[in-house]
Amino acid sequence: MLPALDPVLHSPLRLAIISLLFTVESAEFNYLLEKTGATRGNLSIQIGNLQEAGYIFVKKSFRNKYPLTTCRISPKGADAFRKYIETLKTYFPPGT
Amino acid sequence: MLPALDPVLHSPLRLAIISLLFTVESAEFNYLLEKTGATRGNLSIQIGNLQEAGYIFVKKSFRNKYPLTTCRISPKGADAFRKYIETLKTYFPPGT
DNA sequence: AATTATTGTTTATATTCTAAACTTATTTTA
DNA sequence: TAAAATAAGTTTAGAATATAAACAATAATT
Repeated sequence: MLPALDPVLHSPLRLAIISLLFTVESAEFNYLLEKTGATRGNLSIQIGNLQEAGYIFVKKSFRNKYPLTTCRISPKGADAFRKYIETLKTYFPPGT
Repeated sequence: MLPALDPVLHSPLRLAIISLLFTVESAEFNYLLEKTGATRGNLSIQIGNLQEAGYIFVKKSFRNKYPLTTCRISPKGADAFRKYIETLKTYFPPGT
């Protein structure tokens, strides 16, 4: 039987967020917004979901008097992402 | 910006079905059922969705007087799957 | 003849995603 | 300086998906 895919990561936006966070120290809300092309609402929700799953750390602060949301991947999130990739590869045809 | 993932394929069960069909000539309902571990209801629905998207061909016949649903990937479906894989790879970290 | 098995489909519910509206504070402009 | 526009999110409501449970039609078994 095919192995199941982590449902936390198998969502277009959450996967994009984790994928982006995996290769950087941290990223701001607007950076993720731009790179993913998501709406602010959906981004807000999915950041919350990833945080609740323990896959990312979220810091809320202020910069120039404006709210600033900064995200960082957690060890758990990084592990899950690596595992997700390995699992997904079993879905690909041989030689891919 | 990250490229968008084909929403037809970015579903656990539909992806599993296409992934299985990609490497075989054709597959029966029960084979897909076993390999995916899905429920019959969900499998029935997602086979219908893939057919409606033009990603697979579905033949309904009888064998030993029992209904037999046979699925086969279409050229369009195979193309979409190859493209999906390429797109997904851009989500993976470098060197993966 | 009644019960169980086979192969699905349909319906209903739960989950997830997306878009639109809203909030709070800050600039800018008239 | 009051009104309008911008910034950075959040909340809410609607649409799409997925899952599970119930149903249907025929066939085989007891």
